[in-house]
Amino acid sequence: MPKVTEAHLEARRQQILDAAFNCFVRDGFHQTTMQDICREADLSPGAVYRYFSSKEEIIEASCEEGQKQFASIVNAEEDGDTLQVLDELVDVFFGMLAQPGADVEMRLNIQLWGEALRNPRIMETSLRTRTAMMENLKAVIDRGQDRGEINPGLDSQAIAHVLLSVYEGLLLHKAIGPDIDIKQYVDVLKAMYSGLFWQGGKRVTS
Amino acid sequence: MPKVTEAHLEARRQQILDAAFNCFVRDGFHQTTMQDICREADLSPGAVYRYFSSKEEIIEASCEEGQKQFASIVNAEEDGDTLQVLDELVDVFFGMLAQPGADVEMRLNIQLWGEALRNPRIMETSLRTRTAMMENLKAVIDRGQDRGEINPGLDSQAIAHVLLSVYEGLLLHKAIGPDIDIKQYVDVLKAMYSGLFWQGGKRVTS
Amino acid sequence: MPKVTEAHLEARRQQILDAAFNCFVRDGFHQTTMQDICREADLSPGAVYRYFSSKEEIIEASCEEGQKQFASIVNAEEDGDTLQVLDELVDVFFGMLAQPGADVEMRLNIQLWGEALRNPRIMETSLRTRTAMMENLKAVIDRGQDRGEINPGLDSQAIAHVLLSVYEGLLLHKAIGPDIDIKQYVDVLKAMYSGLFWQGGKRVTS
Amino acid sequence: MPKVTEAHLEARRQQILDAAFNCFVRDGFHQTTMQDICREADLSPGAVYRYFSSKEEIIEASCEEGQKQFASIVNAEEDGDTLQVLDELVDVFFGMLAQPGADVEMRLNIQLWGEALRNPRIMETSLRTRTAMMENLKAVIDRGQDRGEINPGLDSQAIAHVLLSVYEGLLLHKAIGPDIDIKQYVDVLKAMYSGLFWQGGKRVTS
DNA sequence: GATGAATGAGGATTCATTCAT
DNA sequence: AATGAATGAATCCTCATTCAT
Repeated sequence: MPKVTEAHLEARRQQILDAAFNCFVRDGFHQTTMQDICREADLSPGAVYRYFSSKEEIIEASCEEGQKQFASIVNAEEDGDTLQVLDELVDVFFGMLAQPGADVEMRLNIQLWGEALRNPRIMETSLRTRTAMMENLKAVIDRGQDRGEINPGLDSQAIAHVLLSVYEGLLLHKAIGPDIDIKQYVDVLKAMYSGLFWQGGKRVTS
Repeated sequence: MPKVTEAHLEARRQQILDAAFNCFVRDGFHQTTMQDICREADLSPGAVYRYFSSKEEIIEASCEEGQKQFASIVNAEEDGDTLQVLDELVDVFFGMLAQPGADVEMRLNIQLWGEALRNPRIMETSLRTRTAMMENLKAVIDRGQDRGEINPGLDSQAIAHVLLSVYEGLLLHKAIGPDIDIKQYVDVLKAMYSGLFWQGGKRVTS
Repeated sequence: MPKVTEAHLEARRQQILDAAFNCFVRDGFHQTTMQDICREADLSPGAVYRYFSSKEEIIEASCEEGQKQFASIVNAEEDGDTLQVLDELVDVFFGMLAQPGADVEMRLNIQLWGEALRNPRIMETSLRTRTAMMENLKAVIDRGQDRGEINPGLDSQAIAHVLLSVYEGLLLHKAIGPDIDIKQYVDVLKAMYSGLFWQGGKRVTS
Repeated sequence: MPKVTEAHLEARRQQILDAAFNCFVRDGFHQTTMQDICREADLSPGAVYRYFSSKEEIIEASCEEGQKQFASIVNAEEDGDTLQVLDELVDVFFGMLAQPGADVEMRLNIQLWGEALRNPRIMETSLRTRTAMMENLKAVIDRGQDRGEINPGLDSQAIAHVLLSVYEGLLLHKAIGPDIDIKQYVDVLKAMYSGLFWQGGKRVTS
């Protein structure tokens, strides 16, 4: 009874996803062949197709994986003023981009964007993740506006949008552009969103 | 005797590029077949191969085209204070995104990013365009800092980076995300970079 | 200690054959996969391969099964006149085709014919069955000729051939053609072989 | 302008069909690979797929071809008594089976039957051909009954059915069985359908 | 005896590219 | 210059069969 454990099955699945991830990051979704994935996973085609019913499915699963990290948005602390909360969020998120190994995730994300344009399923995943982040950010902004810290004349949703854009824009620049000093980038960003606060500008850049 | 004028050749080339552009926007670089392009261009494969020696070459040329518009950065006016200059730049650029037909360009750009990751030639084109924009922006910032308008403690290059990121981030959101009100987005952005100016915050949002 | 009884083994074998039969009838020999058979038999591939060493072998066994019924040719009674004997044979055989459930056997038979064309083993099985029937029929005819009932100028082997052809032709028509009224068909057939008898034609159709 | 002639295109199509026909007769529809067909046709896969969009389509076209000959049913002469007309029909049709080269058509037909069981398109083709023959035969029988030559107590449709069955049964026997003397077979058949006529039996076998 | 995960050769089909006309 | 038929390597996927457990 070689009834393989559930854990083993899951491990195999992950093994394939990891292999695929590597291939996708290196060659792109459509330059990667199933043989590439098999080779990287050290598995036969038949074995791979036991866990995924098509290459498309692997791409989708890989995209979902690639977005997991972003979904793990830190639940902002209740207390502390909004500027502090934002600073913490920014430090955490932009810090992630600076970590070694982050670039592969970034590369996958960039490809994912292109894929989302014509794969509704990936589009949906992408939207869901992005929406979740937006809502968290917006909640922080809304609180700041309620407390009278942030200019209430600005649309909180739009603020969240801009902040997320900056993040994804940097992600793109990091992956595609030349070396970037994230520290300085973050300093600028912080100075910028100070402009949203009533007494913005009085902060000294660290 | 040059049977066919130079202009004719160029026109044919453009005809192919236009067709390819449409296909790429619709289906992506690697989902598009040469047959698709031929059909769209109403030309035979043989004809297409007379003007481009490979599909790769068409992709590269299409990417170059797709970036042309961005390269046409407005040469900022010398006079006027820096805040004004930035506002104008922002209005022009973000206004472009709001124009009808802008979405196809956006879609191509997003795909282009993914392609740049593994095609050095496209990467180079992309970098060149981005660098040109960066330098123009940086020049504006530098002048603002020289004039004492902008906080000199912030790295001008980093500021340019953030501004460009916001732009590309929005481009992504427009193409991939739900409907966005660019007007509100721009308001926020303007409020934010006010934070970079010494008397930032005193501006009233329009 | 024979853990498993001979009967059990035979039962398993039959279980597989039954499953295969169903699959073959539904999808044809070559459209049916081993997995299909395993699923239908509710057995694992390993188990199936314990009883049959290849798919080919299952096909052959299934064909043999499918012909068993035909091999069970009624041993014609000695007494009674030949016309009576033939009528009985015809009633029995053509009656089988009218029974519910006969169509699956028919479908298998038709496929079997195609398979016989390139599988010598199946060809042999098929021939053996057909030959056995032919010989029984021929014996009846021969007796009829000896008794002076049937025109001796006709080749008894050829008569048997025609009768068998009619049977297999009807089998084909039943399976592939539109609904057929077997009763009327049999009436015609009986009227026809009356033509072989010296006083053929004087019989009234029932 | 290598605008190839229409005739050339049709010739290519036929070339592929001929090759496929040979393969199918030799190995069966599903044992034959596209590579087999390509090799036999001396064409590349790409070329073959220019004329047929799938293997399935080739099978269907081949089946249609295989039935063409049967569709060419002789239009029975108006005059002459019915027995004569039938005799002529029988001579023509059964004569076809005796011709050299007839066996490949027969082999294809037998496979076609199996295929029709699960391919509705082939089933339809097969039915149409068979129906056409049936109608022609039935018309002859009907006339015979109107003239009082044939026993009106028998269903003319059923008579046609039996005659067609005999034909297809013999076709099967020729292809699958041992050598058959068609001459003797036809003699028997003629003697048999004499039984349908009022004065059946008075004919002397030739 | 049984399981079912794994194998890997093989199959249908596609598509960038060529070249005779 | 242009055509489009032809090429054939490469791709995704299947499935008969094996074997460690």
